[in-house]
Amino acid sequence: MRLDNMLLAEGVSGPEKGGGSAAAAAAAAAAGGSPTDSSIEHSDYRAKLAQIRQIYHSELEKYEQACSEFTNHVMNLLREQSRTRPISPKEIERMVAIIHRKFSSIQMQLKQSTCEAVMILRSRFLDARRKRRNFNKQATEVLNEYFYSHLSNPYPSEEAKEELAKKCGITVSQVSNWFGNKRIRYKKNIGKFQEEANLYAVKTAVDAANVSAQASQANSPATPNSGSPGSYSLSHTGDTYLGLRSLNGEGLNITANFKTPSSCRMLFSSPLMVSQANSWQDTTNPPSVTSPPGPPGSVHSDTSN
DNA sequence: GGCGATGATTATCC
DNA sequence: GGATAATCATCGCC
Repeated sequence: MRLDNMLLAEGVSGPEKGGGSAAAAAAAAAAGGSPTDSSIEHSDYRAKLAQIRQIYHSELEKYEQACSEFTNHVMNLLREQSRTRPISPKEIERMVAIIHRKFSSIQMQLKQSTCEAVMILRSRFLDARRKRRNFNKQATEVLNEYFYSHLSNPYPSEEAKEELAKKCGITVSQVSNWFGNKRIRYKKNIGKFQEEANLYAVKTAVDAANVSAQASQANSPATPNSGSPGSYSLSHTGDTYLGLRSLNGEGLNITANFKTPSSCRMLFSSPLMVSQANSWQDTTNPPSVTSPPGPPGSVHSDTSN
């Protein structure tokens, strides 16, 4: 019964309605691929399913034919035998039932192997979900910029995700995946991401500095130090902006000093980034940003010297 | 071909 | 339901 239901659901048995196109469509939707890709896979899936369906029906027909032929044959034999010995209708019925049982068990095997074939086809089709393309450089940059400028809380809201998805030309769930992966990988190996973090921090800081310069030219004394982030766009309201403020507060000239990754490392070996990383959800030990293996509080002992 | 990077999936937790 | 962690599978560089 379950086999019957499954074959029906997959569009193998029952009336033909596009050969399980609903299942294929669902799988294609889950795949999240481009419309062209999914339609190619979709038609491929349908073609193979149609093939299975055809084989199933032709085999089923053969079995049914064989069953009725064999039943007739046995009936004839019984009729012939009835000349020599009395055969009750009940005995005939019993024989027919036995034959039908045998054939239905064969049919069951057919259904089972058809189901297996469909499952294999389906799993192969669904495996296409794992096919992936790397995001383009611009998309990765946008995501990284957001991530590093919100390092203290890299959990974009739904709206932010939608915005990022739009900017990057990817789906919201891809954005979620990306942030999920990024958070984990960053947390696992902060040392490795340090340089990248600094680069993006610098990038954002420089952008912010430019914006601020423009703003101060246009408006007068409204600098970031004034404590009024209102003039910054969303992408500059994050932690890097705070970093810029603190750096400015110490009288550092950002644009002059951020020339090489190592100098970036020096400048950002500040409590700022540690606090950023530490303030994530307390599920794991907070990572020490600038000197990963070091004890807590040793973050200033950068290392390269 | 090996290997690291990376996007996607799955199990599990809260 | 969203986040994490582990894992898978593919990409892309060498």
